[in-house]
Parts: sequence; C-alpha cells; structure tokens
Amino acid sequence: MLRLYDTARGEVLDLDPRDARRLSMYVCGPTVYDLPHLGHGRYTLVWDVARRWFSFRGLEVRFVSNITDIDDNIINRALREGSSEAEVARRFEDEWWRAMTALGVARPDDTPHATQFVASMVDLIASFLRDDIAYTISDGVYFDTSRVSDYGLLAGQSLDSLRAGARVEASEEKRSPLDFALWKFAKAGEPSWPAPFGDGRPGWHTECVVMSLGLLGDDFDLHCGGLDLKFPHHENERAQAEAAHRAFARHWAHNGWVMVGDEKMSKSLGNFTSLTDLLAQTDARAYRLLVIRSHYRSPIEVTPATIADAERALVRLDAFARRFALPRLAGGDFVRQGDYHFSGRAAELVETVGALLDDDLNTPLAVAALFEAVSSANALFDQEEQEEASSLALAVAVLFGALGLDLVATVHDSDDEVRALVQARDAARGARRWGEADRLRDELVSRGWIVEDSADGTRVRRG
RNA sequence: GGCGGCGUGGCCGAGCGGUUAGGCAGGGGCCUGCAAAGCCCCGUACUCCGGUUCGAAUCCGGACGCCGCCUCCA
Repeated sequence: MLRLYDTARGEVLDLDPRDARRLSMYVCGPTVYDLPHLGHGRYTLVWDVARRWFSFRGLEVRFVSNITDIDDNIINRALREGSSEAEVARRFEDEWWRAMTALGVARPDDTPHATQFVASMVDLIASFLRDDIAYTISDGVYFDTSRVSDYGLLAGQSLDSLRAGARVEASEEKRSPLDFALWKFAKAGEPSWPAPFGDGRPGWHTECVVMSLGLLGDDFDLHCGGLDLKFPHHENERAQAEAAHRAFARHWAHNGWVMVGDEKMSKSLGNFTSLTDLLAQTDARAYRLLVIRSHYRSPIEVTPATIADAERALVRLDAFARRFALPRLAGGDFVRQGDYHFSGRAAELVETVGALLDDDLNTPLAVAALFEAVSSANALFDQEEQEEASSLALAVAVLFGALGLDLVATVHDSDDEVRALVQARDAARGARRWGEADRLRDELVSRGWIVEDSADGTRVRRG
C-alpha cells in the first residue's frame, strides 16, 4: 500500500485513490515570468519521482500541472521590456520546458494554461457573487473567507488566529485581510477578459481550482506543490471548492524548500540560482541524485559543494553501469515493475527498496539501500559470482531508473587511431613490455582518455 | 502574537528507545607489473541542562540558537 504524508490531516496515510487502479495528480506549476530557479527544480524533481514511482508500482497516473501565463509579474515584465504579456509568457515557458527536459522531468499528461480557462473561472466567480460568497470592491471581486467554516485547515490554524496574525493591512474595503482577489478589474493597457461583473483578469487562486477539477474531476486524488503554497494558495483553492460544494483533493502533499545558507531560497529574497545556470555547468543527474538523497519534506542545501558531492557519487554509479553494461532506463516510457522478474538478491532488493518508497517516499533510505547493493554486486563480481552479481546490478539500474535516474555506461566512441594505441598497449602488456605499455597509456591520457585495465584488456573512456 | 519545523561525525544526509544508515572526502590494507576501477577495514557523532528508563540522538521538562508560514513565492 502506498502511503504519503497528508498535509490536511497531519500524518502519513494510505493514498487511497478514487479508483484503485488510477491516480489523478495535480501539481501547481510555474508562473512564467522569469527563468526557473533551483526551487522549481526541486519540486518538479520530487513530484516527477513520485509520479514515476507510483507508475512503477502499477498505477495508471494522470499527471496535470499548469502554466500560469497571466499575472502581475508577467504584466510588469512586459511593461518593463516593452513587449506583450503573451510574448513574455511564451518566452519563459520555452525556457521552462528546456530546463525540464534537461532535468529529465517527464512532461505532464496535461499542461493547462490559465488563459485558456478564463471562461470557466468567470462562471465560478459569478456563482460566488450570486451566493454572496464573493463581493465586489473598487479594484476587483473578493472571496469572503468567513463563508468557509473550516478555512485554515491546511494552515493548521483557525480563521481568527490567522486574522490576528495578518501582516498585511486590510484595505479599507476588504472585509477581512484574509479575503483574496478572485478577479482584478482591468487597468488601462492591461490584458483583460470580459465578465458580467466587470472586465478584468483572474486572480491566481482561482485558476488551479478550475483546472484541477475541470481536468481531473471532483474528488481527485492528490494535490501537490511546494510548502510555500500550502497557505494561502492551496487554502484558497480549497476554500473555493468548498464554497462551490465540490469535493476537492483527497490528499495534499507538499515538498520542503531549497535553502541557501540558513535562508529559504525565494524570489523575494533574491537569493536564487537559476536552474538554467546550474544545468549549464553540471550533469543534471547530480541535482536529481541530490534531491532524492534527502527526504522530500526536508529542506535541502544546494551549494556547489553538495552538487559536486553528488557528481562524484554519480561517477561511481556510472563506473558500476560500465562494469555490468547496464541499460539506460529513465529516458523513455516509465519503468514498470511488472516488466521485470527478479529472483534472489535482486528480488530482495526490489522488495526492500519498494517498501521504503511506498512509505512516504523514503528516497534517502532507498538510495542508501541501492548504494549498498552496488557494493554487494561489485563484491559478488570480484568473487566470480557473475550471474548473481549481474542480476543484482540490473535491479539497481531498474530501481534507479524507476526514480528517473539513469546510470550511464556509455563509453565514447574512439577513433581508429585510439583503437590502434589500445591494441598496441595490449600487445605490449601481453609481452610484458611494461615501459612501452606505460608510454602508450600516457599517450592515451594526454589525448583526454581515462585508461582502465580489465579482464578484456585496455578500456578507454572520456573523463 | 498564532502555527509549524530544525540543531547529528570534516561536509552532505538518514534514523526517532537497544543493532554499522548511506554518500562524498580522508587513512590503512587486498587485488594489480604499475596505475585506474573494485573489494575489505577505520572515524565512534547526535546544541546544552535536568528527568523517565536496565538502556535515549530517539520519550518528557526546561534553556539556548536558527528557520519558515500567517503578504507575492515551488
């Protein structure tokens, strides 16, 4: 049974999908007004891993993640650059998918854009106005949070205590500082959509309710996002669903953030590193490994040192892949357990790692178990237990593949000249002419090859 | 003010009552003509002060330090 911490109920609970064979999953996506940063990288990796794992276990997952392509930040950027909102959104959405591809994050099954759902949002807002759950003030239409009896559920606080701590000044017109904008009336030069209550554009919290319920249906299974969305964004989504009498997410899951020193990485603090920069200088797999080495709910530290640490661990995994000629599995269709039949130690490993991941995605312990298996398989290989070693090694590759991490055995093609040097060295070694053999190795090294001996003779690869 | 979280060996990062987490780095050994890769062994850590317990990093109380949310944020 798959278990996952549920933010609303505050404990690890069975996932319990609406339909036993399927899982509907919604992840709040990016607002495309700037380059993606490491925080975006983490949440996409975390939920990509979850999606892959659930699929590995046999669930048919429908994964929806939106693109917010209209909001204040986009408008401001367009204004600053003298371009249009659509142009800004398009440009940064392209950057987004480029980064996702580089990270190996699988495309969602649906990627709804806010601007495509405005009509449905208008309908919802109109119904709130009709039911007196929303009210109009000079700059827009607001949701009356006092109309939802359990407002504050996700925050773990009552409406009163939230109100008492509100740091934002209540505008004179808002009934409560917690009330949030459903609709912002158009200002001159801003994009707007027609609405019976006044032309304008949707507030951020409305799109996700409309799109998640619209695509996944009432009572969908799992709603995910970064911890900072828990309140107020997800709370406000919930409040709207409640007010509309529609069953919302059965399960809420939130990932911890990326830290810089002792501070959360965030746009407002300006202490962020763009994903684009990171990917330009490191193997993207290192970030995935770094992410799965800690628990998804814990904060993680992403620094040049921790990235380098993960890269070195990757070197070892790739050497392992080379030794056992392991296949790359993460790139195409998701890895599915049903496609493999393991026995012996390999089967035990799948069992162990499976139990860990089923229990609130305990990737750090799973990774630890996988590294232990790497050592075991190597040891078995050294003891000439080839079959047992190979089957265990394949299980390691399958499980890493199930988490979206490829082990790369690829040895770059060498040209004729290099092959000749390799052959000459093997001949020299065979004749015990060590001096010549070493000279040939130096020659290969000077051409940028890493030289390793094996039972089959000299092996070269690119460093 | 309310709510939540954290403080672990050189670094990263698990554990949440008794057993080696794991990785990276470092040291020693084996293997190897040498090197690389691989294997084996090694660090004996849990902010502090009390308490509960046969036994606590793990539970309870207190102290100190730090972080987050209650405003846009993944």
